[in-house]
Amino acid sequence: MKDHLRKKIARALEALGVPEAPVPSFEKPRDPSHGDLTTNIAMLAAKAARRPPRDLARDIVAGISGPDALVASVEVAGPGFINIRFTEAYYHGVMRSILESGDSYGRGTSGAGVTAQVEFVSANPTGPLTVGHGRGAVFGDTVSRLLEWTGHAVTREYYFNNAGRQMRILGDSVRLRYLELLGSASPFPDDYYQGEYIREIASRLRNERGDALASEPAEGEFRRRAEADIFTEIRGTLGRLGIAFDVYYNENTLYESGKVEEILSDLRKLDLIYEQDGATWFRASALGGDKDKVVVKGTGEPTYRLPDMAYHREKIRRGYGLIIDVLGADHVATYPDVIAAMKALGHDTDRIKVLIHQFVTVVREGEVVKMSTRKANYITLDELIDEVGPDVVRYFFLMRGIGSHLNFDLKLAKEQSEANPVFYLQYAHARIASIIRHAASMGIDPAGEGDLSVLSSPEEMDLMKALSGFPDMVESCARAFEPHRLIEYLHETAGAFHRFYHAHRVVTDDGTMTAARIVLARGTMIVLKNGCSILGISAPEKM
RNA sequence: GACCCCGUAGCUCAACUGGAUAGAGCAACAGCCUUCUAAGCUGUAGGUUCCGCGUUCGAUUCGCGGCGGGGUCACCA
Repeated sequence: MKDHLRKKIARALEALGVPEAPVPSFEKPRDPSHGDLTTNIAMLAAKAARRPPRDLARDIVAGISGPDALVASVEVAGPGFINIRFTEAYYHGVMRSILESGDSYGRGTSGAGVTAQVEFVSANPTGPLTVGHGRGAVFGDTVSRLLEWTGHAVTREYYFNNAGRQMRILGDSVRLRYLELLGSASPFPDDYYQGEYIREIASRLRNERGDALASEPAEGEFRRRAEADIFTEIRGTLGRLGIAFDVYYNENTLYESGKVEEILSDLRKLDLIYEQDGATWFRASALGGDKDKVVVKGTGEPTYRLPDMAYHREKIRRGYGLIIDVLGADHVATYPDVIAAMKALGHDTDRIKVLIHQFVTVVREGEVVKMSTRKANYITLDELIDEVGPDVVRYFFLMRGIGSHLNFDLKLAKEQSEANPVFYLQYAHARIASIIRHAASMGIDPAGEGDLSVLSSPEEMDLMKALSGFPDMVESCARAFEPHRLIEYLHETAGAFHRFYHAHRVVTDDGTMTAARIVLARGTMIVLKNGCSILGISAPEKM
């Protein structure tokens, strides 16, 4: 449709002798009374044409051949907008195509042939996932789904490190708890992992092995068991949210394959590495960074920065057309060096998108709960799912733009779960399912095609217009990596259905009208279901 | 102090990336079930978009300067 209009307007502009005019773009007017689609092309081209926008707009409209089967009217409005109205027949045609496409209505091809890698969560196995991880997890997964819907081949990847100081402390934390269980208590350091889960792991070891591990070092069985148990739990939590990864990438791989050494020496060749005070530094200041950063400590151990660089280089080398990093705001300082290093090494960094989400503030009983893996007073993602269910968790995390801090009031989420927006959406779907069941019980074939020309009331038109916008919405949400806009759209669409439902009965004595409205109901169901599928929430048949 | 994110209705947040009269959900108030699901619908009320200057036909959106909140500035990840 937009292409159709674009060509018409381009022709009109050419005829008017405005060759340098920009390509017309169309958008849905905020105010529905302004038509179905609008363009500001006359205002943009006014300067080049050296004419008042309204005059130019009037001539463009005159230059477009009269109303056709799809376009009902084209008129000039306001400071020079050109408003376009579609015919009812156009929307009836959209309804038929929705039913024809079914589960794939809304899928696009803009990403066809493009491979995309989305890295998210990437929490080290030192404890259960927190609510903060949850936001990144749900967001990363939904961005992946959006990319799949627009035709990309997506790899979901989880990057982790099971070596180093934190893991040693983890192992030793388990060891101390284990010894406690054996009755030989020793002081438990403040900077050790305080969580109850450490005791649970220790307890399992004790049950299985008795006191056989009493003189075992922290680095051995304790550390291995802690990692295995915690990772199992992490995967389980993600699984409850419908999240699964294609690749778990272990940082160790980068050492074993020599990639860390390689990037160090390649950067050294570019004079971006130097030694000072016993450490090895990255000359970030030469690449626009604020100051240089240590990449290998005096102990000989690299900081996270170096393997991060090696990892990103690996991603680039794997040939992805799109590389997405989903990070929490606490990691905001880490990526500029990585990007700078990639650029310095001659890699194309335009393909890398770093998406940073702000923190989740958890409020329980009016009190802010801090999130720290090491302390005991955090809320795990698992507990959150227990309390409000996976659909609410996903929906709430996706509801807001990632640039905003997210307030998650547990009490509110639980108490008001019946008035939750997620139920508003699911309720519309269940309601339609119920209507279809009712129609079937009346002997009406719900799959029947009808004469749709009877659909013309304001509520029916509003609903059809909403449904027709779904594919564009999916496309723009994917392009901008903004799932929250899809939520807004689905909420509006569900509202359009609820209003239609209250204004009109679907199943009546009028066979033609019944058939047509069932088509409308089924089309709505398809959009809601496909939308829920992108969000990763269920679309229940009954509630 | 430097850098990043944010500041919009009483609260939590949108606003299609610069468009026309700034919108939803909670919370408040008033209505609507003999009928396909009332987890719904209709209406009322609620605003100096933190402040100032600038850019232009046009600014919640872009730029500069303030103010306020959060985050990050380790040889921790």
